[in-house]
Amino acid sequence: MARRGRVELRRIEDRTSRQVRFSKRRSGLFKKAFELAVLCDAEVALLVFSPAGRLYEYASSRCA
Amino acid sequence: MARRGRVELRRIEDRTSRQVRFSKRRSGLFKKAFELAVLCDAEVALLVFSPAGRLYEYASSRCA
DNA sequence: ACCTCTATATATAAACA
DNA sequence: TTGTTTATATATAGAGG
Repeated sequence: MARRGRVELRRIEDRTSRQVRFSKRRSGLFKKAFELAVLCDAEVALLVFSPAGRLYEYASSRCA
Repeated sequence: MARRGRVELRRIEDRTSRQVRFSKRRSGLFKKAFELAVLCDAEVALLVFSPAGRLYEYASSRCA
């Protein structure tokens, strides 16, 4: 089977694979953003638009 | 020695450790943001303020 | 502040349920 | 599509330079 875990750094051509990758990596990215804010007392804002145009966002809030 | 690689999800009390952690995790986060944009054809904006108030930013740009 | 090392933890690609 | 599995890749904590 194909080697797992590794990826070339370029646009994923297959639409379905790209959508699946997007969902998984988006989750990971938001988690990392949250951890950076909490662990390091930083303020973080993250905006992501999917290729389909859907918006996902996160903002740490010290003042809320 | 203490166990490596693991971390509790709360503010790091030691100032120096927190700054070191911040630098490392900030690098990782920006890399992940870039990869998401490239691999998945997404638009990503990321803003981070360090505890010292310094700004770090990234924005993918499909239209630039 | 910034590097290297490396053990360990975490993320994740592909397959499949 | 949404989740699980599992092999592999990547991130990173802590120590040291």
